[in-house]
Amino acid sequence: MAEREVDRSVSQTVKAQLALRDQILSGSLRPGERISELQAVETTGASRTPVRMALVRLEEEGLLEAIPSGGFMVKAFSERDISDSIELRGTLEGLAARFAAERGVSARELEPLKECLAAIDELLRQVPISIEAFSSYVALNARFHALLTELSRSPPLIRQIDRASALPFASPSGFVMAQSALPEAQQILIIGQEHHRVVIDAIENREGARAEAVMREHARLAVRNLRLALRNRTHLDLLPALALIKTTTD
Amino acid sequence: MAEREVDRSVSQTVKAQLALRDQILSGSLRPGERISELQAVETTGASRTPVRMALVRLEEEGLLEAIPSGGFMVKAFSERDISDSIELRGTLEGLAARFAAERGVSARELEPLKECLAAIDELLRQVPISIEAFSSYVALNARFHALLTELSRSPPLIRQIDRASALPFASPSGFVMAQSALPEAQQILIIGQEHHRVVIDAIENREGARAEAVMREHARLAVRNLRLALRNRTHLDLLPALALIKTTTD
DNA sequence: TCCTTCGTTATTGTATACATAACGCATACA
DNA sequence: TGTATGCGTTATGTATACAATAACGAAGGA
Repeated sequence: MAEREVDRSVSQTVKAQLALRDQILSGSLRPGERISELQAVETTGASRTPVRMALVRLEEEGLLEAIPSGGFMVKAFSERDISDSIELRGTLEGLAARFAAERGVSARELEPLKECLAAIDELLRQVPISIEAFSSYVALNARFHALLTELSRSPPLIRQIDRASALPFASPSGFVMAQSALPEAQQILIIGQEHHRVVIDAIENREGARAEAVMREHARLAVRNLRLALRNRTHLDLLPALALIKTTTD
Repeated sequence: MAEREVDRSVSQTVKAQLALRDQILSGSLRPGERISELQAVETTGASRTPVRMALVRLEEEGLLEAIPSGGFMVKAFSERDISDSIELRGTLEGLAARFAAERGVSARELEPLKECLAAIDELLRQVPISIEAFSSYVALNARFHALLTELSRSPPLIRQIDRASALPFASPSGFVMAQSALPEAQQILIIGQEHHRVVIDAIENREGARAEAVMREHARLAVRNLRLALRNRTHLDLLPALALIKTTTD
């Protein structure tokens, strides 16, 4: 069959996985909806085998749920699920910060973190922050969290944090974007930046408990703000992950 | 093709997954060794498609690692990886205990936990503990931890704890078995039981911080004892997961 | 003697055909 | 009219054929 257009730059499995994730997060596939393999084959352009592999991976990732009688459906999340996921990630990042502090980190390793910090400081100097600056902030914040996670030098922990961030609303970018809908967005970003500053200081001074505590507080702040943000959903259209939230909160 | 003997009671994918996990944990497949799909097909009796699905699931589970050029290899773990995994699980269970305490748990929900506690008390009354009693202990302890996790009523957290327990040495049963090699085994079990008692008390009295703290201490104790146990490996032959530990600690 | 290149082989990635189980609809009987 | 049973359709689970790529080895030239 030569009529199928094949992109050989990435594997069909990866292509299918990305395409399906996109469909889920964009809301083309609604929560609770069963995913038809045949339909997925048509929309992704891959054949059934890679599509099935992608479905298995997305299930492990937490975006899909296996149906006992066979097949997969898009998972639905309650507001509580979301806030728990954020707090969960905060707890893991707290452990990462503690590991970093207790195990010691060289000045050279801390350098990229400090650069991130300075770059964010620079952005926050504008009042009010522009849209472009905000999207830079989202990227820098994600980078800061990723670097911090790496500092733990614990592959099992890093792996688990990555898993916890797989759900888009639990990723650093996800909840930052949600919070941006709030009128107090700028102040929130400034407080978050203060947390970043404290965790670096704590790691530098080898204060494990303090490093851990501030990361957990960081997450708790995010949870509170997300709750507020979800109250006035009108501003949240930009958040693709919203498609996954159950309309009826339990 | 009717010559292949097929067991229709479970799906071929599940069968292959169980068979491969067995091979990994029993040490038939050594850490770092590449898993040949063809060989896996022969040993599991399933065909390539379900074998590949099983391999993907085992990778997500953390027992396998994808090789960039294709295929999978058995993952190898350092001693540090193992102790980190235990502490990680302790941290998550701490969060679960805190959620349970803060969100409130009815007396009826706490009942199974207390039954578990009483059953373990009964077992520990024998000095020294018999082999049969010990294996009962392993089962009861696993049940206690599972019930406690459930009490959090947080599906994302429960999911993550399950993931963290996938590695056999990080599961409740795994490290209890490791500790059993120590001469102080009985005392260790008694201290662990005290932790169980405290966490129930803390949840009952809605003391979230205390419930969390004791579960983390529970894990830290396990880490210390596992380190000791790994010193005299001669007694550890019973622990299948040992096959996954790198011989050269980094 | 070592490095490079080409060819062969083995193993993975992909596609599709076939088998089987589930779901829905229609019809018949109570 | 409602329920139950059976058949047909559809979708998933499984097996295998085919394609492509990476690894290994041999041979030739520098």
